[in-house]
Amino acid sequence: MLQAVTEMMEGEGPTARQQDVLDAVLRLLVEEGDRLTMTAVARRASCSKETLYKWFGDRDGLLTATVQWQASKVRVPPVDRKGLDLVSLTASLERFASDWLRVISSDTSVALNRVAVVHAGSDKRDLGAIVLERGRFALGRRLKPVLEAGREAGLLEFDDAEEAFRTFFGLVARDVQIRLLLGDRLELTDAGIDGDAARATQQFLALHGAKTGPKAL
Amino acid sequence: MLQAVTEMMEGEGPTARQQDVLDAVLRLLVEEGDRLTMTAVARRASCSKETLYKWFGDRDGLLTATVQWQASKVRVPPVDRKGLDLVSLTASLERFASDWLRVISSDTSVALNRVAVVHAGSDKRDLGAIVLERGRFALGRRLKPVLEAGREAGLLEFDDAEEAFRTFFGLVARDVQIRLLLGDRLELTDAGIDGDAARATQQFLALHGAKTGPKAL
DNA sequence: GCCGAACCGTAACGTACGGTACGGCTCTTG
DNA sequence: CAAGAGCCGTACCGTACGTTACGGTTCGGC
Repeated sequence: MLQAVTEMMEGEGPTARQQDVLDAVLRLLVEEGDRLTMTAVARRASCSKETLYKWFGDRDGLLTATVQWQASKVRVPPVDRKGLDLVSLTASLERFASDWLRVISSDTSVALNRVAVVHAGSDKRDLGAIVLERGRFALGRRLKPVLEAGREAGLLEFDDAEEAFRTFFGLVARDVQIRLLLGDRLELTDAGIDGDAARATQQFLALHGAKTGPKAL
Repeated sequence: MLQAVTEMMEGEGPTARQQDVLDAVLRLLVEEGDRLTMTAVARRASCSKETLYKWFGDRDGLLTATVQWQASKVRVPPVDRKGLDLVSLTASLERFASDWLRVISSDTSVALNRVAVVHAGSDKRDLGAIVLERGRFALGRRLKPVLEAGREAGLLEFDDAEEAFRTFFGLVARDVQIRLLLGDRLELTDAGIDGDAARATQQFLALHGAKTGPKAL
């Protein structure tokens, strides 16, 4: 088992065939939640259970690989910090907000967060840590430079970028994630998401926007 | 089974002995997460499995009764809407915020939310619905009259009380709940909670406080 | 064409756990 | 004190599922 786990742990990502398997797990996870069985995975992915164990070690390894696989799929366009004005800053923030809302309201994200939450409840805290790291914290790492650039440009005012980010996070996510995780039917239309993103951004600017206008102009 | 479930469903709450059992479940839930077994419950509560099934029907019934029992324990002092001024409104909001932060960061709440989340992932959506109803939505029902009273008194400005509440909710909770659910060690001291409550309240007032001062004075 | 490696499909194993049955103890009621 | 109800402790049953084992098939390299 141990030597099997390492087969995927280090080195490059999964092979094409392995990616197919992980995508099957993802789909099954959305349908079945965390009660998916290894047998069901093998059947859905048209592979043998022996192969699953050989590749991923055990059930936890399979789930971990799946979470990482999904996380690796979200590509992030870096934000250019040049020529920042209020318009482009607003656009960036709205973009972040709507992207984030779309992510956390997707079936895949909800399913993945569910298994990560239940996993975090047991001794195995891995999945929760990964989801947190690739979700909430990755977002913070991406957004904070934008906020700091906004401060540099005299558009924003705040002491602590982390705290400012958490405020933005709260204004964007509000009760959406917990409601979805708890099974609330929450229909988010594209228009609704864009509207929420705009509202959250305006609220954030109302709280942290510079009162004095741009510093250097 | 069906007739057994009804033994607790309707009528008054659980007996003293049953409350002891449910408290044992609560403690076990905090320690073990959702992998607690009926045998473990019986042992911890010093009762027989036969009794568990007689009282609660099945495992789900036991968990449901536990969630409801915990929910019934949070008593809510109603807020008086008389003589509302900015000071008392601020105090009320801070009170709500710190209470809520204390609730969602408690071991019990985290454990309960975890089982509700995993339950919401399966066909049984009951637990998730209950937690949502007794948590997020109950808070909204309690807070909205306060917000509306604040608007009546000319202290707050907003169009939709539900939207205003969700903003407040986001400012208070931010990333706390999802981080705790995903297993992040997040030490919240009493002082920190009070500080967060005050900050969230000030931010909310900055967004929705009346610009023109109290209406009638 | 032959060999070994990789993999598929399936059968088999072991175990953990939900749920049930039962013997014995205690306590109430008449 | 007798009878019965309620409950504890434990043994038991059935099943679902993680994990392993194995025979058969495909495929790349010699």
